[in-house]
Amino acid sequence: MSEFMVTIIRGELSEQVAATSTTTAGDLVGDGKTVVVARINGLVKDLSTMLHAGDVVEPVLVTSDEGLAVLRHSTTHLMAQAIQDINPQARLGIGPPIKDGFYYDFDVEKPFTPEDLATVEKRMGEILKQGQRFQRRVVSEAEARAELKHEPYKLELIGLKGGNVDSDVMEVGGAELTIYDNVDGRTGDVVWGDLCRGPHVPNTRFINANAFKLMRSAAAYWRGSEKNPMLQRVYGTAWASKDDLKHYLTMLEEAERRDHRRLGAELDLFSFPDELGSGLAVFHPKGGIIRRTMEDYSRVRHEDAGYEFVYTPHITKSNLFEASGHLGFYKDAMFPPMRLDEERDADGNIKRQGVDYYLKPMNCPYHNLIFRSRGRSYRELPLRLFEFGSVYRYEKSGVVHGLTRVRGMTQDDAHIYCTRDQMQGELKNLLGFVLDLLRDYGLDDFYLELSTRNDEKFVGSDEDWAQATAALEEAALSSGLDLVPDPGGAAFYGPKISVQARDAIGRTWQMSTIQVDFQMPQRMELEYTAADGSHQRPIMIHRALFGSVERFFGVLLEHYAGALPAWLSPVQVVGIPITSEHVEYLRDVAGKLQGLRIRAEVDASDDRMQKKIRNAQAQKVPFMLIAGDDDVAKGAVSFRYRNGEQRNGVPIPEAIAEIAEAVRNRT
RNA sequence: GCCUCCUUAGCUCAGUGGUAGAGCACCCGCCUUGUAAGCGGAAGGUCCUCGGUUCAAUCCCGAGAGGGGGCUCCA
Repeated sequence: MSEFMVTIIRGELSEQVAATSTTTAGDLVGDGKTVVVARINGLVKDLSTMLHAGDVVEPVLVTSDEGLAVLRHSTTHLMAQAIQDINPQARLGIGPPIKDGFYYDFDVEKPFTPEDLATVEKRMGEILKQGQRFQRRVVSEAEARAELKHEPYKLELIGLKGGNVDSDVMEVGGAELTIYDNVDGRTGDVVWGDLCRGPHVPNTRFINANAFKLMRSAAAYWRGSEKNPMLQRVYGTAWASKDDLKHYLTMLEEAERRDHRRLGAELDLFSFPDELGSGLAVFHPKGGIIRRTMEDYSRVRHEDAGYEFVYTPHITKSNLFEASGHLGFYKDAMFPPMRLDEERDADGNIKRQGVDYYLKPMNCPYHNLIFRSRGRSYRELPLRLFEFGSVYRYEKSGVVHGLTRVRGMTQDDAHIYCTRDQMQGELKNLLGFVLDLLRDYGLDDFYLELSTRNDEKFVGSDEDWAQATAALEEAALSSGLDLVPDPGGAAFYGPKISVQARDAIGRTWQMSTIQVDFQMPQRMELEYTAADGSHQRPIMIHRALFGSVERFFGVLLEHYAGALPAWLSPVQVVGIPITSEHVEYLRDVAGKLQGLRIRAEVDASDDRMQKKIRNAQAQKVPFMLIAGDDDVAKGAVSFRYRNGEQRNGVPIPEAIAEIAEAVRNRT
């Protein structure tokens, strides 16, 4: 048997080793259950892959992103096998790994119940123990069709192969059609199989029985189209170790604990009364303080940055949105019209034509009316119009979600009208301004997304799109942040940058958007007089920083887990007397703080002092000022901070200065 | 919009084919306290709404509303 050399790469190191035609990747780089697949010449392959002269082989650890994806992919096979064991009638859809887990879609008579999932999990554990090998087998299309004649969805996927099938489809995304057989470790019998491009872990024992969990089931359209049948999707998660799973589940609990809908109720910030309808929030006094503080700060910053404030009504005749093009493109997402002034005769014939009024879904057309209310000079540009503008959108019932997806919201919306020459500089400044301001609210981990033209849904010339896209890209690159392309993600009228922020537990949220628009100025015939006396069309930049105030509010609440920085806290200081004798003393301190516009209260209730601390703690008040005889004697107060730390006997002027300083610094 | 689950006191949730309960919160007393729950009492419900089955429905069935989880969508 002839020997040849292959290269093994482990991190920075590489070495040459001898191999033969029967050497597998696993023989060279396998390492217990820590290595699940190998990267061979750049492609991830099964460990059972035979090597050839000159191959470059690299182990892929189960703890790496790629390794975890393979583990999850194999786990979803295990789940599908278990489900077909239990219910042979279940037909298979697709089953890919996803972020933190996996899913598999099934066509079944009845949706899965939580009890079903428990049964499936148990069966998975049994299969796992059998140590079934995942064995790759190349098949011809005819063979695949014959074997999978009972799996209509798989057959459909085979039909797609070679067409414009997305390479994400695990089943047929490879260069050839393959089936993975699950082979019983002892008997060698093939007990299950699935059309799949792989790769997989060598055998089911690589899946840690204590490190996977079926999470939930939900319906999903076959191949993501609402025209297709609904399948039942089972979501699961799988990790390299029990600890990793535990860590993930803890993170989920943490996310649940931070849920802004829960915090909104617990902290008495806002609610969604049924009487108003889905997706319409009311802000309670405490939520109102937070919101107003957010808005006030934004106002000041915008004023300093050269924005002018405008106000526009919440409804309009249809003309405006016909002119802007919204009724053409987005009518479905608008509330239906109110028809006014229509008169009919006894036979129901129209005597007098009515007028349709619409609720405002976007502010821009109104701002355009302000722009063109008189002649504009180039000397006025860039003209920056800002409004906290309330808009209403008829979001489909299934998508409404807390404050992050609502039907009535307030955008911190501005439109910047500028010349073509000014566009580049304006975008660059704007992005800097936006990031700066977001940081002031406590978000500091960003990346950018550049959404470019959807070739099937756009208006405007190629040149305009190219110029705007280039300008946005340059502004984005100059920020130094990561820039992720989002091809086809732009609105019909122009490309956009969106700022994505990572919150305290690593989730990302789309925040600000900056959008270039050549179209609307044209549709609404905006003009300015240039230096040479000619009439020119301005370029319009749409930008929202919070996106919507409601959404930003929700994100901040989750980011801080309700413990907002002092400047945003609805109650900044609670005075807690040791006995009722100390109430007046604390009222005096609170009065001094209130004189500095600090939101200070004294808890003079009949509760015991421990209970008052508990209450203030539950309300996440940043500063608790406690006073008893000892403090009174010294003209001092004792701090208890939100994190449980305390600092006793602080002289009153010093305590006031500390609190005032924290609020001023927005910490 | 589609699939699925849920809806009982202000909140969190028990419970039953014969019109209902707990804890917390609220209100009233007592207690006067040193860093996360003192004690007692009172009050509080159209068991989401509308239909149907039944001698009888909060409970079973159907429709609707609101909410959750997904899918699709997100100017």
